[in-house]
Amino acid sequence: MSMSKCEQCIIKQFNSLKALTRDELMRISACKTSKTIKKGDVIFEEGESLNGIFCIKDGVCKLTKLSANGKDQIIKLVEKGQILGQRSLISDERTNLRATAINDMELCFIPKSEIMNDLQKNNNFTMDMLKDMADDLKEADDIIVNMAQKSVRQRLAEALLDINDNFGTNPDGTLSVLLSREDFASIVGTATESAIRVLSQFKKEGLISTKGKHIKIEDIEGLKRIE
Amino acid sequence: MSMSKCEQCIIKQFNSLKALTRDELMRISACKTSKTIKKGDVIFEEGESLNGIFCIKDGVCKLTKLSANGKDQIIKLVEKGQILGQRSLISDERTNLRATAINDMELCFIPKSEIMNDLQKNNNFTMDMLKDMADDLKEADDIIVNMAQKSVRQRLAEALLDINDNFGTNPDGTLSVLLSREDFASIVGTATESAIRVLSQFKKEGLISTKGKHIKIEDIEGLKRIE
DNA sequence: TTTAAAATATGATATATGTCATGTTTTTTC
DNA sequence: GAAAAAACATGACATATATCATATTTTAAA
Repeated sequence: MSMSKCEQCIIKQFNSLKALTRDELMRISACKTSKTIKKGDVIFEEGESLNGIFCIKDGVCKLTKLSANGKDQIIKLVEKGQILGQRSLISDERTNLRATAINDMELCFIPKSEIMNDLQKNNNFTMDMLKDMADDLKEADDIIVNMAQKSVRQRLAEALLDINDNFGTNPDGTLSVLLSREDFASIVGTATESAIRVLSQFKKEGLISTKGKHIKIEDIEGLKRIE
Repeated sequence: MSMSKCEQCIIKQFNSLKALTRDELMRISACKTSKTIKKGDVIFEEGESLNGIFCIKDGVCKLTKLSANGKDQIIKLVEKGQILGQRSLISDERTNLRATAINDMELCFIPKSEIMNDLQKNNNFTMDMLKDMADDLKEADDIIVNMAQKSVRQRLAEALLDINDNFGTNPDGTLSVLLSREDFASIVGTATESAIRVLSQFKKEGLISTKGKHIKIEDIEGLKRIE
């Protein structure tokens, strides 16, 4: 149980919770629980019945879905400031995705009853949630088109650029989100060996450099030019 | 301009508009406009700025997105009872998809100001919209996984089953939504020739039969078994 | 009806990607 | 720091799908 208060938490600025009143935040603060998740740990399983939502205080996780052939597909990377589990809460369904920590994380868990109550009473909060969901849907549409129409090479180049844009880099210029080659394969929807091959190719072409699994983008324009 | 009244329209049962009060529906009825759209006509273009939403009174349309390589990707088929354009209205953005009539359609156009006003004031309406959006998002997640992990053959079999389930059949057993081979290719994200080849193969295997472009599913279980 | 245009069909071939095998490097564990 | 495990890398080959060419059939237009 954390001592920190939601109404003072900077994180809330970045998600729908910002639409809540001071009173509502204080009520949430009183019933929330904090938890630490280690890299690789599962936050919730696909098909699990969630009793609330998670607000990510620190760290990054991946949302994956198991396909019929047994491979995990990464649908989205979610980072500090964003919330998890809202879709299943709103639809009152079991989760359709699994959430797994990419690095060590700090989460706050807010019980369903509290969120549903706020959604019922605070229309600004509902509208904010709706806007976020609309954004997610638009993003999903883009992913569908990319999956359907672009080559693995193009998708991987875009994935690198996306991660660079959305999560930034370490002081040494390497991508701050550290993903395995298997993760990259799972983002672009290809075999791990294919992802490895394409990354090796990018390296040969001077578009990226690698030290171990750390990747540094060396030529942003070059990656953008891959069509 | 149509004489029919929203508050008496059966269509509203099937979408978020059912959450509106009688008063709200009467106000909408007073400012809505009806229009007829011919098969093949574009309802709105990708990147267009919409001034309201469309409620589909009759007919089916496709939502497509143009990919970098110049091919259209069908993201979703939308039918009688559903609404169009809500995503861009809520995000206050230009549309990210084009809507094209698959057959002759009847639409009601409801101005933005009216919808935004109702969203502001009627929380049930907002919640309903949110639930619909959450459902759409879940569906999109499934499509992403299918695109990434399944073969053209599997995706096409699923597309046929989906259309059968969601839109039903004519008295003679053929699928009631009449799509060109190019449309099928655009749904599963493949070349038109590939879609044609797979459909021919299904025909040889006795899974479907065709008369012209009319397709009849002959063996539902067989199609489901394609893995 | 005749003609033109569009859609469907199919073959031949090229290409991208998947799969399996195997070796090397990196990371983890004791 | 050594041993074990995991991740990465790359070759060889199989397979799915795209592309191009060219019929054939269906639909639309004159």
